[in-house]
Amino acid sequence: MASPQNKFTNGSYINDPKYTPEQFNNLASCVTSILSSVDVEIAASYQYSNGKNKSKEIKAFAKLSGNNWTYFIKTLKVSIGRNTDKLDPIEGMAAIETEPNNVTTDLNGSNIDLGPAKTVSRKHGIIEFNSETGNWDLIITGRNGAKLNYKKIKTHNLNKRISLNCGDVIDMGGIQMIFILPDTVPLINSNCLTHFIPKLVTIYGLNGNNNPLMQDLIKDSSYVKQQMKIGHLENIPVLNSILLENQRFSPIEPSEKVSEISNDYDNDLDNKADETIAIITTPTDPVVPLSPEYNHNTSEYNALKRTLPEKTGTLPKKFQISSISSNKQYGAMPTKLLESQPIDQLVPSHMHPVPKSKVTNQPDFSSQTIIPPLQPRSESLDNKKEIRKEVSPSEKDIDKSGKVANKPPLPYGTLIAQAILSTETGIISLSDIYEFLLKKYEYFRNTSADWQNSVRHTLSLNAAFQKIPKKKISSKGKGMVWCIDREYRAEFLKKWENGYASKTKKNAAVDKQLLLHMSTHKFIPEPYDNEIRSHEIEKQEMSQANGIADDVQ
DNA sequence: GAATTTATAAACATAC
DNA sequence: CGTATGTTTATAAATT
Repeated sequence: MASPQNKFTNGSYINDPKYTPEQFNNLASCVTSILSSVDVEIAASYQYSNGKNKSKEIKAFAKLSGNNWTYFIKTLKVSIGRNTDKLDPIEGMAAIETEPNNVTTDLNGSNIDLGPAKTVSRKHGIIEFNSETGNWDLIITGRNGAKLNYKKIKTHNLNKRISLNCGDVIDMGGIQMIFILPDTVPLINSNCLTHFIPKLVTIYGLNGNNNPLMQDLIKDSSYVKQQMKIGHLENIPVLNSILLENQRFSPIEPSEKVSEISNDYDNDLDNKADETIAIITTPTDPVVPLSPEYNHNTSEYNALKRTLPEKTGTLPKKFQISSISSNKQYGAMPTKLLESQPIDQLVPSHMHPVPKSKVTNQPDFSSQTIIPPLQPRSESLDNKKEIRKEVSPSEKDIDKSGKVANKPPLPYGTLIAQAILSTETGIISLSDIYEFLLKKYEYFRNTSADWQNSVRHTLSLNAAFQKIPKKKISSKGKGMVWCIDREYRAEFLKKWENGYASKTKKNAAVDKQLLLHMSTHKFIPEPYDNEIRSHEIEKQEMSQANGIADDVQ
């Protein structure tokens, strides 16, 4: 995934390459620690308490963090609300306690219980992956409404999909949660920053947890400017202790409207997140506000620093970039995401995942592989304002209500894999691939057949695809038929088992579709029966034994 | 900034 | 011959 900083097109801070992804992540972590909640302990904060997150690395599509809890999204749909089945909060908690943290999985997606907060509806909202857009959407269903980045969601938008961006802050009944995608630089909405700056200053000090980005945000904030003007800055340390105690229940209201902290964000980033698979590192240390003393590299602070898995060395650089351990310079916030990988977005019908964790022996879900949704390749660029890099011609014809469908922002390898995996057998003919694509994507219907040349080209070039004679299969017609290469499949599964499938760099196009398929189906069809196997052998021996007059059914 | 992937175009090759 | 399938080679653009 590209370095995030290049993808932000808005706002002076996010545009400034001098800020690193770690700094943005650290900011998000700090923000997470100051999110407000309600004055009763909610189930989620018990169930998904940061203190329970023992594993160092967790793979998930995304995560939703509250003040002191973190829910790893491992299903394509998560409902959020108050679980009234557990009338007795204590009892409910007890029941949940026996489950490994965050491993909730059921066919319909999991649920985040914000009860017993009465301000939360039973079915307050849903966070669901949108296969059409490749983004995660928030759908508010509760009558009590909700806020997104401190802005109340208008009633006419209730029950509608609202695209979420990494770093968005959701508020349901006074419980704030931040949505984070792996391998995506989180951007805190400017409107939110206005509210958070005072608290951040209070908790992390004027030096912003030693994070240059936060320091600048603080320095430029109208809040600090105003405080300085009235000579209140020196009181900040004092306010600290007071606010530290209350911050959880009473968010500080920004003294005024904000400033130029950053401009509209609406546009933000998106592109930033390419597809991703995520491996989210769990905070070994709870995402709890650190006291001011921890702002510096004190020994205690250092002790809190999480250690990266030993595999770090082999992890792709992205991993290192976003890992916390790399933040030696500033504070120690927890939580961070590591690595990520692409996954694909459109997965047709089977969007009902159940990522049963792949498992891993770790009792407490440390590593399970999941798949992350993908984000449109460069399509998202279109709505970004200054997208300087002219979109490639192929994406030019963006429809935008114009009716002209866009070219799906997915590589051909992914599209073909989709076609293959759309079958029961994992075997498909070229013509059926065409058919699949024509049916699924309007774009292909409205354009010349040049894309078919590309499909064929990809098939013969990409090692992930294997051609086998139809005859070997009980398929009518002549010619060949395509499937996922047996060896490729085996290697992919091996990676999956080891939790590295999501880290694949080569042939990410096919892998992301396989990953998605695994998460939703738990297996990849294996069309290699003895006959086919024998065919492969024949192929090898074929050299001398003249062609095997295949077909001719 | 280099290496790798992808996308496109197109010439060829083969089977039917 | 013509069409559908595949393979290859080139080249440019996008991504990692």
